Amino acid sequence: MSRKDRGLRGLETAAVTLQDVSLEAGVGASTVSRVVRKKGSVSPPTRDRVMAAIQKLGYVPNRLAGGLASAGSNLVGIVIPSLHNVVFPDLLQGVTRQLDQTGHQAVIAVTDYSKEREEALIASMLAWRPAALMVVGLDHTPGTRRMLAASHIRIAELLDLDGEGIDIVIGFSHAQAGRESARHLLSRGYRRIAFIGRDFANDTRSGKRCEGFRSVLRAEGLDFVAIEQLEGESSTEAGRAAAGRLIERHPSIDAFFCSNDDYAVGALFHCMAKGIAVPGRLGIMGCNGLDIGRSAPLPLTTLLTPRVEVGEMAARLVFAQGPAQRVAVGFTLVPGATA
Amino acid sequence: MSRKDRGLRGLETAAVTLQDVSLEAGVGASTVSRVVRKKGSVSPPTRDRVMAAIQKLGYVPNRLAGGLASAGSNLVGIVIPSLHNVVFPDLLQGVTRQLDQTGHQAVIAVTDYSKEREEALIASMLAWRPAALMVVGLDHTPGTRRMLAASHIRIAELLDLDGEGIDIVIGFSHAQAGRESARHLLSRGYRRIAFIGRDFANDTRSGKRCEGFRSVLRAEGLDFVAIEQLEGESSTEAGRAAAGRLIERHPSIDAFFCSNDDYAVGALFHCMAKGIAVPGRLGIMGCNGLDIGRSAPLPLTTLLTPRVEVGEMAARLVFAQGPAQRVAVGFTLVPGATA
DNA sequence: TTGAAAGCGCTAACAT
DNA sequence: ATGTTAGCGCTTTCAA
Repeated sequence: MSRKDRGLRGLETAAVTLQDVSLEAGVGASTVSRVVRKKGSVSPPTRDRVMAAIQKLGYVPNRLAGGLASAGSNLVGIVIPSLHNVVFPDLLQGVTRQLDQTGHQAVIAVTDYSKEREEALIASMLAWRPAALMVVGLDHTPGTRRMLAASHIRIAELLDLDGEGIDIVIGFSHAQAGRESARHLLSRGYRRIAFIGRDFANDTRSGKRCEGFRSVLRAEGLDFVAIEQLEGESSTEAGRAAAGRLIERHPSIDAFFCSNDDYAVGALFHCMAKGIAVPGRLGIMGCNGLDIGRSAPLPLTTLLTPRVEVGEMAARLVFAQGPAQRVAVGFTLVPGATA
Repeated sequence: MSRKDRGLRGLETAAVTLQDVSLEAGVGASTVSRVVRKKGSVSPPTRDRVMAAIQKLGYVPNRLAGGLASAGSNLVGIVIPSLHNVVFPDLLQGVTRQLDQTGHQAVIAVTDYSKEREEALIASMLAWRPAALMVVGLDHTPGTRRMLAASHIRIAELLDLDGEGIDIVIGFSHAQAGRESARHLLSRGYRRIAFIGRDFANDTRSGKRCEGFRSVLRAEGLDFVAIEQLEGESSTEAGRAAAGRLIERHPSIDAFFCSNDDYAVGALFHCMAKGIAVPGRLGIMGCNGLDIGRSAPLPLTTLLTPRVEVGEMAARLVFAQGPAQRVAVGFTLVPGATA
């Protein structure tokens, strides 16, 4: 028996340890460790014996022990608001694609747009001593900011630029996105515009786009005809319903500015079903250029945001040496056929 | 100095340990441990002193150490093929909602539909000694099956029922789903049907639905007019393009059976744009009832699958005592307006 | 190139 | 109710 407490019966199949492998291979523990981590020099014959023992025993290294001993893990935490908005899967794809290159592993947590849940999840991630942590946006509870600042690991805050960051910030200005959207709709002659978006309390970036848009309207002596804040996961169904409600309450509306493409496609579906002419009678503009918007019967006018690239860049920068920094990425207004 | 090697300068801010807290609070280490884990009894005054010390020092427990000492973590691994198909975010939502109740934390990994990547990811997860592991489907590499069987933790295989499982299996038969879809389309009078789905090599469940459908066709002396296997993330755009190609090559096609709603909506968009009458000239049927299908101008005929529920059930069953088991969940054919 | 030994920070008996 | 003492399985000097 290789471990004292393994008992007399071969039945007690406790996990195979590095110790077991070293005994089987007739080498020291550190040699096995070197082989497993491909670090330090090991003679080819020794390596072969160790590999054979690993195979034979079906050894799986215990990273809890490894991380503890080496004071760190290959984990990278990434905390996002939702998985039901393609923006975030896209972001994750960029992150993991890049992380794979460096042998890191992403650990994903979802806040459901709750700042309190975000704080709890980040505390929980930090307990795993990740190599770096990524979060979405710049707006956090004071407790979250304190934890992140005190964590002694690289922190990347993604997809926003309106506010103070803690360490690395990669994103664009949602206020500016809102302003450009406003200028586009105004230039197309729309004047009685309504906003459809997530509730600002939880989705602050939605609120920033709304405010940016509004500032341009006000400069023209205008304002939103209505602002509809939706709770729950964004969806075409919710957008469709909201569009219906708004048109009923404010028949004079001549355009919708939607805080994402799901809502915008929903609004478009409402108009198609009701026979409302788009973009003639009513203009629709989305944000975050989703696949669905591009292939809709009427391609959606929207704002294309580079979230895969933001993810990749984040995964690169958190492991680059260097001071805190802000990286501004661009976005593109894509004129479709709906506004 | 609480730790020998902390050095002379207060600058060396190594992470605060439980030891530090116990010294600060003037109690033993295990007392702090009890307070942190809310386990065992601690007198209110002592608890307060410890809490104060934790606050003051900004202590974050190290779970690497905790897990190592207690031989196990509160992590639950969950390995899914993709995040770009709403089915999987839905599944995750069910899982995490339930896991939250029990203080467990989901660790998500994405295979991009590659069985080899799945094997590598599972090996990597197992190294973290998760409390349980969930995977999608029943088709894995021999290496994966071996690892899972040898892991000594509960394994749940989700969203499939056609094949042998390792431990817990929760899902429905994709072959049956295909057969019911076929009977529906045939009952509506469609005879020249084409299949649009992901490539079977990677998405075996797509293949099973196709084969199930086909078996019914053959019983009627029919077969698919064409089978289009798409690679890459499923999307409306891909579905739209595929529909266009198929109609061009096989003008006699009178219906599409799509392996998911994204493709089906894409096909619908193609028809709307080209003025092809749906469901008169062409029928369209999807699978996996997405939001987008319900709110489309023409509600999609589709198969509704209970993936949130499967996720919840999985998170419950992996922590229930009991033998291996198979749970069959139902699915519902939702007749929309497209077939 | 290899091995021995000392922890990493915590939990889990076991005392008290 | 609280403290003491062994480890958990690995990595990492440091010798050999």
